[in-house]
Amino acid sequence: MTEKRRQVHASVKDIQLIEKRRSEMIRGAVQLFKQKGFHRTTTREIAKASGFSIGTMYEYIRTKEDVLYLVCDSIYDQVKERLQQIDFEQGTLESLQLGITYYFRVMDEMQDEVLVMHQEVKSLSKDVLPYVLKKEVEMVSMMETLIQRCVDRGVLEMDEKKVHVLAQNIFNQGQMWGFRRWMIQKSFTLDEYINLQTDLLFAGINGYKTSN
Amino acid sequence: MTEKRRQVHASVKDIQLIEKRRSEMIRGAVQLFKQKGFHRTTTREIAKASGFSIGTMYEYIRTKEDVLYLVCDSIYDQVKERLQQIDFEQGTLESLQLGITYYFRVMDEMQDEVLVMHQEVKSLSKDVLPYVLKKEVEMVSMMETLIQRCVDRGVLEMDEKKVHVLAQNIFNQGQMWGFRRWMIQKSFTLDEYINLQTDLLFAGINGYKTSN
Amino acid sequence: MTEKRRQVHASVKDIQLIEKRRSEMIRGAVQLFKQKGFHRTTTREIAKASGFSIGTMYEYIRTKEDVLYLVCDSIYDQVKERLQQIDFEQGTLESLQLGITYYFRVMDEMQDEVLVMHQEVKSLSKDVLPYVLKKEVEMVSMMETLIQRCVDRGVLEMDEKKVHVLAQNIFNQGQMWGFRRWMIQKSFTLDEYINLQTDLLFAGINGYKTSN
Amino acid sequence: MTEKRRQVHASVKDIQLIEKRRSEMIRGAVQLFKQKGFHRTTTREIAKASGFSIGTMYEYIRTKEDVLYLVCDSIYDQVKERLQQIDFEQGTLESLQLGITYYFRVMDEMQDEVLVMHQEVKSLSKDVLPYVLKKEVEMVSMMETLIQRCVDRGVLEMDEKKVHVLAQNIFNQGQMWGFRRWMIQKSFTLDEYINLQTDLLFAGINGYKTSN
DNA sequence: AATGAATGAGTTTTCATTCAT
DNA sequence: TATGAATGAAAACTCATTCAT
Repeated sequence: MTEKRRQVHASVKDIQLIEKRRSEMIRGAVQLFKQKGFHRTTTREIAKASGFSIGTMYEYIRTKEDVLYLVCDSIYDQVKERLQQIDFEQGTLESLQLGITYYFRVMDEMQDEVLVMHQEVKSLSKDVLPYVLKKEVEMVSMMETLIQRCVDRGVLEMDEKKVHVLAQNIFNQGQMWGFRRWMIQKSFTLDEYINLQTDLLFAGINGYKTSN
Repeated sequence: MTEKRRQVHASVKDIQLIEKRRSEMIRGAVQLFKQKGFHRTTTREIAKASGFSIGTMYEYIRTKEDVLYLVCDSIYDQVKERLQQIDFEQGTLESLQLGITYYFRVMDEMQDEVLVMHQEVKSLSKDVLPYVLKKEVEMVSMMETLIQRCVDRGVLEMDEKKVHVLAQNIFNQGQMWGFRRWMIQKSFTLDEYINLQTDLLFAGINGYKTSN
Repeated sequence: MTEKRRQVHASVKDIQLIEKRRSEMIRGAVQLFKQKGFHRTTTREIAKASGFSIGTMYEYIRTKEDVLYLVCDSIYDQVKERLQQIDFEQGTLESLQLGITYYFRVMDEMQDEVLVMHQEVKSLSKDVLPYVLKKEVEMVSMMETLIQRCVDRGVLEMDEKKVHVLAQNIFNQGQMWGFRRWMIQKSFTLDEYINLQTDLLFAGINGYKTSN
Repeated sequence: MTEKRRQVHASVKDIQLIEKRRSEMIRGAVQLFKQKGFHRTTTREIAKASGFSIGTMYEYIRTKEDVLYLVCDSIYDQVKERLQQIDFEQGTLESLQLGITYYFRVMDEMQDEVLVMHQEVKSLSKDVLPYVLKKEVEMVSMMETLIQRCVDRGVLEMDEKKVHVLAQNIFNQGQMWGFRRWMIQKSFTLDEYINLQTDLLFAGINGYKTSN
């Protein structure tokens, strides 16, 4: 799977160093964006939080927006990487349930990052946005595959459109767990939320009932 | 229902005039926020789009954030007003379905406003935010009532927690129709989306099947 | 004679005020450019020297380069205005000599401004430069007219090319009086310089001898 | 003739290497200054254009201004070197004319360099400037000698002041051929320009007529 | 001698807000 | 009430120079 990603220009040549500095930068930036959002965070603050001078920071990026791009890109990558632990091809209801449960857990652990991304993607300029949105599509696709395999194996019966909506819904519900935490996490524990959602889901699929 | 809402200070005394000017301001601001977001929009631009001078604008607000608050507040009010058309108390599956359908349609018609709000609420400062989030809770509550009445009348059988999740899910799915339009609206027409979602929902509830 | 000149954008509407503030700005800027050149002068220094805040200054221009343009433009205008005192059409040797003498005197009085301009025009960006160079052409043309009329009246005999070179030479020598002052003004007083140059010129033209 | 020239500090000891690196630097810098001027050219760009790293460059100079000094100095040296081909002592009108012609040709061939120098000397700081201006004086002196010899031999008759002005004029006209190329070179070929200028000159001197 | 990553003072420009008219 | 000129703090970004390797 070749990743086509926007290259962010660096003046520094040492690729390993770039990798290192950028991950320091991303860590620093996420903390700040979480607290104050992208626009209210200054480049100097990012540099400081990253542990280097403003001049050094600009050796590794061209514009402030590059930081946002790197942050978003990195979060998607982490999420995707974790999701790739799932066996998408098995096609059993158990694997589907496991997959969904796992996804919700990832969303819970990365809720800060997901919150930042959810809130700030729209701040990316028109020409970088597609690169990031593509990743969102990919993640929904992973969900779709997970469901579609069950359909392929005859374990579930539904048309493509339904598979698509379902995948989107799961994806959204996972994001909302972090995004609307102030509302949702007041009412439910993670396990409750997972159970309720999978229950509804499986019931919605074909009357199948897991627990209660 | 007494509305507790943050008072936005105005130097001008004439209440009617305040109302008039502010609605002009909100109209102008929404257009701009839609295009460029809150942070990239300047107060001068808002004043210009509203049809008066920057000096005049500051007679009706105290800070730029006030504009954002007014915008968010106004959008919620509009949405709520439209949702209040629904008969929440009837407690039949038909009224539930009608209510959901109606909600999705409102979300479709107001998708620009909803997008703005969804993206910019987090830009509100910590002390205004609660006022706005409270409205979100209220809207979810309306959804909950709609479902709960069915439970009360024995038409549906489920515990409170499930009612709560369900209400949240519907609320989210409606917002996502506008927020992820670039993804969702490529795959579905509004009617398809509504049908699929209500199908899943009613199936999820108790095996009930509307169409297909 | 309609002047086609590049419009420099101002946020302020009051045209009289623009005129006033800009002339304050030009005065301040010329002093500074004279001492340190355009690049070594900061916008804050210009604002301060002009008697207003940096914010105010930017209400009357868009970029630092605009200041340079305004300065150059204004200098050319002043020079041109002064040169227009000359009667270019008379076509006598006396009027020619008077014209040249007058030109040298103007160059002497405005030597600071001319120095600035001579040194900084090249700092103008490619798209403004033509507007300014056009003015240089116009000034050489004025010189040409002055000579050409003498040819027309039969007082002088030479072809167009020679008229052209001659006009350029005079124009240059005038500028050099200010530009190479450290060299020239050590050796000559203004009157000496004028006499020597007109002598050479008139001798060069047709053996005519004014003084000595 | 002992050259008093400002020493530019180098950390490196090997004199031959210094010479080599500096001439690479000058070549690179002239190209860049020609295009963008001294101030808009960065030290990194100069280093790159010179074929070595920024660190290495700073082994051979102390400040960015040193580069400008080296460039100006080198250009003057080249021009002077070429002018030294002329036989200044012969004292005939033919040799005078040849000298002038030759000078104009040198100015034509080196017009880029001369342009750079003409535009950027003023960027030199007050303490380096004299070293460079001295060279300008020397070059004018060479012109003066060329003419003076003719006076000494009785071929021309004029006082010292006139010799001085004449030498300055020739010097300027040569520089202007390159500096105002956009204006002059539109109207004349080099040969035309040389002919016209020498014509005027010799006529100006004593009614002598070379060609036409 | 050569390299290039690190630095941070300094630069231009923006924009929310005020206040005299 | 309405206006818009004035303000200056704050922001993004640059680049000459240094110094450890």
